[in-house]
Amino acid sequence: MEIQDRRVKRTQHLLARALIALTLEKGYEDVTIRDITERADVGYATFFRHYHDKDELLKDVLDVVLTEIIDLLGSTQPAADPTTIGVLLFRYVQQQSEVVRVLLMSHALLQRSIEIATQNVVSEHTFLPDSVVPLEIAAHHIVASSISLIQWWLDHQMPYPPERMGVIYHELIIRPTSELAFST
Amino acid sequence: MEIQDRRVKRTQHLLARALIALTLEKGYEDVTIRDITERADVGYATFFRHYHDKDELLKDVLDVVLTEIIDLLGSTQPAADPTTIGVLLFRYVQQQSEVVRVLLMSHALLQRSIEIATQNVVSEHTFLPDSVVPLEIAAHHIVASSISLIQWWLDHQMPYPPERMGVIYHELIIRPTSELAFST
Amino acid sequence: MEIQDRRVKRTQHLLARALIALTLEKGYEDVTIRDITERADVGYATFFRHYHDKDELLKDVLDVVLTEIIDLLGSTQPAADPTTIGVLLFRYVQQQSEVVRVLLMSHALLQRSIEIATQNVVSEHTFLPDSVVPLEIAAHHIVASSISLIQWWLDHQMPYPPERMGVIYHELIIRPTSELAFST
Amino acid sequence: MEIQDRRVKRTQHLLARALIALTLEKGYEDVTIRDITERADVGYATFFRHYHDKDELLKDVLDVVLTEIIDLLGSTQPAADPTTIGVLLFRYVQQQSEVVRVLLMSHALLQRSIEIATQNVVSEHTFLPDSVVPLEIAAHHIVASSISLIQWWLDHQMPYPPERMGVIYHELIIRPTSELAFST
DNA sequence: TCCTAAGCGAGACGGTACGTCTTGTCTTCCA
DNA sequence: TGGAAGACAAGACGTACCGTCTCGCTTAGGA
Repeated sequence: MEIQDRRVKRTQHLLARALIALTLEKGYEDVTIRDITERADVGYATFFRHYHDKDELLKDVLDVVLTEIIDLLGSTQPAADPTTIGVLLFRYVQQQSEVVRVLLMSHALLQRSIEIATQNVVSEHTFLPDSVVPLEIAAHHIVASSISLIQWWLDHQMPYPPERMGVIYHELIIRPTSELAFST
Repeated sequence: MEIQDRRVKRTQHLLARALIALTLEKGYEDVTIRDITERADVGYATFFRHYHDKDELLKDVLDVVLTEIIDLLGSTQPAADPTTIGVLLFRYVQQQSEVVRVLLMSHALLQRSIEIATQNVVSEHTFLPDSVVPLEIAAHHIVASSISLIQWWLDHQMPYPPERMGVIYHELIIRPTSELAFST
Repeated sequence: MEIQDRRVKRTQHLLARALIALTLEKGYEDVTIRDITERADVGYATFFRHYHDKDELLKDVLDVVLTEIIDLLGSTQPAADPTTIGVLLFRYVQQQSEVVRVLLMSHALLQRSIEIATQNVVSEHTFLPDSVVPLEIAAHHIVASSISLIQWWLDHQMPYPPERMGVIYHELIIRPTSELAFST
Repeated sequence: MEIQDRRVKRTQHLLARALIALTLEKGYEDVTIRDITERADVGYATFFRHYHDKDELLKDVLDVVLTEIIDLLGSTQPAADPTTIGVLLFRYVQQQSEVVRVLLMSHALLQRSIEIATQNVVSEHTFLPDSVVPLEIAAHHIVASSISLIQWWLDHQMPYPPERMGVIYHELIIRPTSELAFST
């Protein structure tokens, strides 16, 4: 059961790299399974031994980066400089920019991720009872706006360094929302 | 050239209604042209006499609502209650909720719309030179966040009235961004 | 409903010719549907609009010749020269030698045909009650032996004219069997 | 070098039994190599260590029975009761009915066998120079008709005993052909 | 009232991708 | 060291959809 693991891992990694490269070139929808297997230099049928369809490979590709981003977005270290977390987020995006770009191109998966991340934010904050902004909306706003900001940054070739983006992220999204909806 | 206009209009309207209904049922990607023509009770080939592909029909369907929304979003009447514009926006969304839902399901078109709307916002505001938040980012944030807010509202069956959403819209998005990035 | 009939007929005929030619070249089993459609200069998917699989096309191809042969084999004109029917049979085979060759290559279909032809022979003859050879066996023998004789003739490039084969057919198969098993 | 011989023999025997059983169940063409190895409880790749393909296994399975039948068919003991040889043939078929059934299902191999057996018959008989039936045809007729008779017998669950079939075989095939084409 | 051009229904067709299946090769492990 | 396990390349199969096309019917508007 672990005998062939190395070969399997290698094949799956080839497929993953191929999907990422091709998605950045032509967009996810236009990528054919034959495209992927040819780029990965793998037999066509082999694809289906590993994944039922293109979406499953995509899920596999994005799962790691997705959880890491959600963790980052959701983590509220009460400590120190409030922009730190934003800087870390944008540094991470910069390192994984290719995979993140793919994620932003995948409408369905991205929606699912927003929902999950929103729930995380909800569960990590305390409600400010008399706010005009309901907690759920505030949480959704934080998540969706963060993603939009990342989207803009990547679409414009990351014109500002992560440090600057961290400040913008905090001033534009986190602080206003916190003041409106979260208790201390 | 204008002889058969009524028949043409009728056919195009049938196709548009079919696309909207089917997109809400199964999602845009899963809607087949054969689906559309069968639902519209129209010959399969007739579709191609009017539109080159599904995307062109979608564009046709969304063009009106799209410009109206962009107008609303971009218009800054200096007058009166600052939440008015938000209220109008959410009233409009409520009236056109089906078509707006379709728009939100169409990733590619939505991205294009965000870009256009962002440019509108940019051209309608004056830059605050020493802001931490660049004008372009502020504009993009306003547009994208507004759309996210509408998305949340529709996904949750419009739990608050447009009046309340107008206030939230202003407090969560417009006011903070204006204070940070726009002059006066 | 008859508008497109000519196109359909034409396509089916192209497919039929292609199947016959390719079967004679490589044998039925080795003929690919892609082979057929390429030879017929027809789209791959078009094949399946006409036939569910290769066997159905084969059936279509052989049905005409099959019934005609069965008719010939089964027909007992009490008249004249008893070798006439054999001569007619071999003349027919000579004219349709390509299609007959294909038929002889198609094991399954051929078996079915033998059964049907045997039933025909049974129903057209009167039983000789006290024969050592049961009627069914006699009928089966006539049909199967005739096919074997045709097979030999075609496999050896028809070395004798149909007239000679008609005599052989009668002397070797029909007369002995009739004497043994059929009344009058 | 002979220690493993038993294992090899055993594996080949398992494969042979599996092929026979599966061919009788679904027909030779529909039997998959995976079918065979699963039925034989043997590794998939193991098959190819013993045989290059399905046909080679078939040949192996049928070789013994084939030569024995050909010997029987070809042998003309001038002795005694002329129906004896037919009786022996049908007794043999009865004993080996499973394998014979498989043989009859294998079009290509069967054709080859008919050719070989025909040559045997030719070489064992003396030509009657002025016959209407050429020697080659007579020989082919004997072989092919015998096989057809066996086919009928097996297809109909051997409704008559070998003794009766032996007589039929002689009266229907051997005697008429001999009288027409063979000298004394 | 008739005629003429358009829109249209029907559906054959070429092409392309999908997901499944089978064959035969090859590699890695284990007894 | 030989056999089991199984990954893999290659490629056929049958299905689904797309966009093009041709044919003949319908229908509305102008003559």
